[in-house]
Amino acid sequence: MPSRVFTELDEKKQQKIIEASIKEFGTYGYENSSTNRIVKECGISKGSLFKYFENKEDLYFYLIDEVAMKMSESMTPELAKLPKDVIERIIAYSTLETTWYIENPDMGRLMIQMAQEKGEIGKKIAEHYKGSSTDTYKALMKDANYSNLKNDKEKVIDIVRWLLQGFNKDFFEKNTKGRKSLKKQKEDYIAQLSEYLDIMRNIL
Amino acid sequence: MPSRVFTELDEKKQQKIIEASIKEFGTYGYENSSTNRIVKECGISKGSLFKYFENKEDLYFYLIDEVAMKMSESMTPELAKLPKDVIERIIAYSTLETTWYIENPDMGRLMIQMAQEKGEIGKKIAEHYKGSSTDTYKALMKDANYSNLKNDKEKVIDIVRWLLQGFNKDFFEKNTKGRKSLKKQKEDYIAQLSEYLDIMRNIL
DNA sequence: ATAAACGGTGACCATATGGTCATTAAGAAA
DNA sequence: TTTCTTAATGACCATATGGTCACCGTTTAT
Repeated sequence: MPSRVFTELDEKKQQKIIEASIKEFGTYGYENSSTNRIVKECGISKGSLFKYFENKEDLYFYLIDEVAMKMSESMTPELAKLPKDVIERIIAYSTLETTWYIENPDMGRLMIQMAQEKGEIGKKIAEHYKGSSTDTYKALMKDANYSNLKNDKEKVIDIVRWLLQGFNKDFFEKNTKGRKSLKKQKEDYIAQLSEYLDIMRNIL
Repeated sequence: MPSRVFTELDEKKQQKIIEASIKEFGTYGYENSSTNRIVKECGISKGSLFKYFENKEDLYFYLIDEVAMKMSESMTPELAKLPKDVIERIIAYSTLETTWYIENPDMGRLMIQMAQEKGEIGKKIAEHYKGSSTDTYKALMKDANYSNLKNDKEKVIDIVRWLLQGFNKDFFEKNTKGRKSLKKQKEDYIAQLSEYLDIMRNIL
């Protein structure tokens, strides 16, 4: 365990460390991120960082837990308002998630990077999230209404999932350069996505 | 330039080096691949490797060019047989590509890893492929017939593209463990994919 | 005033990286 | 056999990594 408790530090300091770390991991991914760069960026010593956190991995999981919590805090109140129909529910949930990424770019990048991690850390992330994020999603989908589906349930859901994944990927790639306001970005996202969704809704 | 010409080496030796390098880059990606591990694996000295290739990057691009060429060699004869209808053409081309990956797992992994490279090397790859792979694809799509499309051309194409991407990703994730024969894998791939495609074809 | 406890530090460690180059070994030419 | 040419080698380089720990200034207790 860490020899010093991170959460008892001065809040400004905590924030500086968290911010710098999120940017580092969000930019370079887990393996290529450097603890040296992190301490340089947030102005603390190497020794301190490793008194607050056991090791790089410990810091990483603290961060993603922190981000997941903040995300959950802002999304939970919205969950009740989601439509019941499976497809619409998945779409609305994904939109909620993505607009949160747009509004919180640094944390969003971290989450996107996280989802793409491979190798040892990728397995550990999957393991770590077995009992939290996935459960939220499963709970959400249990309340869904599947009756409107003509075709094979899972397959249509897969197709919509892939549509959302692909659209998001392309959208973020196009959107990295442009320096539009957050509101404009969100509007663009919803407008462009719904054009695709309108086409998809014709199958159902 | 390299001080010794790689292609003039004993062919067995060339093959050993290429094989080891493809496995390394395909497993770890560009940044996390190690030239030390490569030379250890293929049994040559560090000095030799860097006489055959200017640097790590030079080796990497030699490999992907080599793989792209082999792929092109085996796919080109099939291109003429592709259906004319845009959607069916994209599907058939993608299937061709993916079944080649299944038949050539190591090279396939390299290509998949390559497509996911980010950062500096990601940009260089994009730059490198501006004039080759993309051109093949564009040439292919110019001969396509777009008349059967009811909805907005590009959007439907995007949806199909994303379907293929998503299906491939999920398929390869599920398929990494199982040790089925290549023929069985190909059959499975085509069978499972066509179930999704049948659903999609209903929109058109 | 003195001692003890605490917290932060950065030089330092072992290890690994991509890359170099003087040395060696082998073959060809004399 | 002796010289010259060539190719392969691995010790070595500068740099970077994640991680440690003896040290020291500051605060608190005595």
